[in-house]
Amino acid sequence: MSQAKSAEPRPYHHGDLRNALVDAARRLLEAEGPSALSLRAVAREAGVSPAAPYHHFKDKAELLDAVAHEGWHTLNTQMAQAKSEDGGALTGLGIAYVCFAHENPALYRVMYDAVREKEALPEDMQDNKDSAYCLVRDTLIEHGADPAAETHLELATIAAWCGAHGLAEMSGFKQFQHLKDELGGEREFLAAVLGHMGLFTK
Amino acid sequence: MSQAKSAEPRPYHHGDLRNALVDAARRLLEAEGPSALSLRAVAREAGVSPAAPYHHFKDKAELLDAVAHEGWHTLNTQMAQAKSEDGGALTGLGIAYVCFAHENPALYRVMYDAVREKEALPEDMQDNKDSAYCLVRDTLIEHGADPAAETHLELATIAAWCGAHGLAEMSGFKQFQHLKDELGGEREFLAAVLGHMGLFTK
DNA sequence: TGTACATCAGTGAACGCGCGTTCACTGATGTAC
DNA sequence: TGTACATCAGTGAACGCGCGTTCACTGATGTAC
Repeated sequence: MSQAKSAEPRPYHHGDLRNALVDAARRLLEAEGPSALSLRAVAREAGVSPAAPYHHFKDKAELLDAVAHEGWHTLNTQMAQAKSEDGGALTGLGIAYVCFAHENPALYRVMYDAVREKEALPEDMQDNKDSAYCLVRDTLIEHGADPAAETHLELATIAAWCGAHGLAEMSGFKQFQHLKDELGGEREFLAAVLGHMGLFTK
Repeated sequence: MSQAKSAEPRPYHHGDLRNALVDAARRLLEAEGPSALSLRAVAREAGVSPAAPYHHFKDKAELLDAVAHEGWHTLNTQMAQAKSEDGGALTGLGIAYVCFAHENPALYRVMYDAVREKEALPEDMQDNKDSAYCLVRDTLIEHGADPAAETHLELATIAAWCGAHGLAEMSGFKQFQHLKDELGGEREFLAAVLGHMGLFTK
């Protein structure tokens, strides 16, 4: 959580402070939660004065945007990987989505806080071929959806996304523990809930 | 947003400050958003000194809990009403849920912030016969689910809740506007997305 | 019915805190000649 | 190759702010006799 300061005494010019700040923010986020993510704390974690970030970000919001952006990028990557490892079933993608949220709970919140504020999906979700959104849409097509029925396809993709997001936010609830026990594990529970959404059953 | 202070000059003892504080919090919340919801601001809005709330709540968290609690109660009420007005289709309940979230966005966030922190559904959701949760479960039974298959029933209820929550958080996104136009309105869009979740189709 | 007194529910001033941001500055780097 | 100078990317101190909470207090209320 705190920087190795005694080691190499870091030259006056950092070299890559922008990225170092985003990394520091992520470290802080997972160690202390979203409420600990102040500009000053990030600078502190990166071992730099509170004014230094202003040479790389207009203000705090711009730093948070950069953190969120990296989060979406990581999510895209992880889901693409899940797809390739898993034979490409939609349920596998849903589980990968939920797992990302569980492994990076604070980051996931920052990502959605940004999204909620803008009232929009992150930048290029619908255009970028490699985005999680397009991955889901493509998967629906592979499993039989008509690629020409654009409205239908978009609605289905949204439905899947909504279900996965809801599950990501709720699957950790205490009240559901007995179901995980009964079904034999976390993944089985997730698959079962997704299964009940219809959409996800192959 | 601010209190009528010049009118009746309020007696020294308020009489029902606890409720007045919760109301003030809700007013503030919808007027200024969740980030404006400080203990001091709530006291200010209620026309009372910053120390006064401490006679009614242990600390800020306890006040927020009370606000969230009222939110869940309102949600329960509104969904029960939707059920009685609507013939009781599951889709109608889903839409009512989303509408509540849209009409009270800041309150909805406070409700979920509390829930996330506790990692649990609100207090009596699963036990209280009149809760939204039980309403959804009962509706599933009415539409053919086997009341004896408890696990199945619970999974389906969770799935429905996840879908509705996801939709509540996302249906306002700019990117979906064209779908609302195309389908003829907000409600039609919501119904269509819910429909794609399988579960909700009657 | 009147009075003494305990309790309740307010006040307002103060505490220490961490925050986002700005400022004048300075050390390091890169470029033109 | 050396030097003058502009630019870049840091520093550290300071700003004003609103926050949650505590404190000694006081006005109002209710109860026992």
